[in-house]
Amino acid sequence: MSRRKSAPRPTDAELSILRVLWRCGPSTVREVHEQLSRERPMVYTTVLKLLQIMTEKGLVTREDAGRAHIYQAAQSEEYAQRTLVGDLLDRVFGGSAQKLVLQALTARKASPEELAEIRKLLDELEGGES
Amino acid sequence: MSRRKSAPRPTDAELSILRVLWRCGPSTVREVHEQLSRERPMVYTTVLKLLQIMTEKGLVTREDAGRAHIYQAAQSEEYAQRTLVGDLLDRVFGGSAQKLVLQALTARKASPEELAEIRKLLDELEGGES
DNA sequence: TGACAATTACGAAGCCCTTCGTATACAATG
DNA sequence: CATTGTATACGAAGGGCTTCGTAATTGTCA
Repeated sequence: MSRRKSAPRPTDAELSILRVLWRCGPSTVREVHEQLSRERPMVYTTVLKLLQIMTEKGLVTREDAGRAHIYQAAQSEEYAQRTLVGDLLDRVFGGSAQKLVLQALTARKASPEELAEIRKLLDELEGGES
Repeated sequence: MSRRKSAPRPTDAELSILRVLWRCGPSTVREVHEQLSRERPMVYTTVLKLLQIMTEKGLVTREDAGRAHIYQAAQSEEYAQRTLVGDLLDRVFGGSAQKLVLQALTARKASPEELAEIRKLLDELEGGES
């Protein structure tokens, strides 16, 4: 049966691979390795092994393409971001989105343009509220 | 010399202990264990071991009080929250606070009161901008 | 003092993550 | 067919996290 629950939280190494896949789209192991080596030196077979494990976990999917395999992220970047931020919300902020936003904006100064964007988002959220 | 760098990112189990210390203030192992057992069953000596390791890591400090030890979180809840949210910001959102806030508010609906609070924070941030 | 209760200290097992070396498969080429 | 280059598959080592059992320590009380 082996029914698979929702994909588990990715580890740091897995996340660095997912970032490459989100940025570059479906890629071979070699392509991922080349991109990754620029920021995080890693032997080819290590990337391969990680991708194999991530396939088992359901974090990526793979497709045969002749001799090689082509991997792609199983979830969109936005969906994964929502999951991870929701995780942090529960584990660290007791579910309070307000506190999280407050600490996020305190930790990193956002540009006036970004603040304006956030304000626009607030308008939409309040407007959509019944 | 053993100069200690900044305390490392706490693991999940460590975080659950920190939450107790933040909520209850300085506590003995027994007190932490009692609080913790309500949400996450854990044997007494496991809590003790974790606290000993967390002491080495610099996540908590301890003080002798007669027979027992009294532990307390080394960092304030707010400081730890800022560190962790900054971490997520870098690892998952490419440093964009805007995207993080957007996904946070999408992942969890905030109440109108909370949205108003966030709006107030935005006002302060823009006002303080030179 | 001796026995009991509570506490800390310590060691080891089991699991996962990460890394890498080596083996294997397979197509292209001479 | 043999060789070479490029893939994937696999196993194992090393380290960290979590768990728990057991030993050692210390205070209390009869």
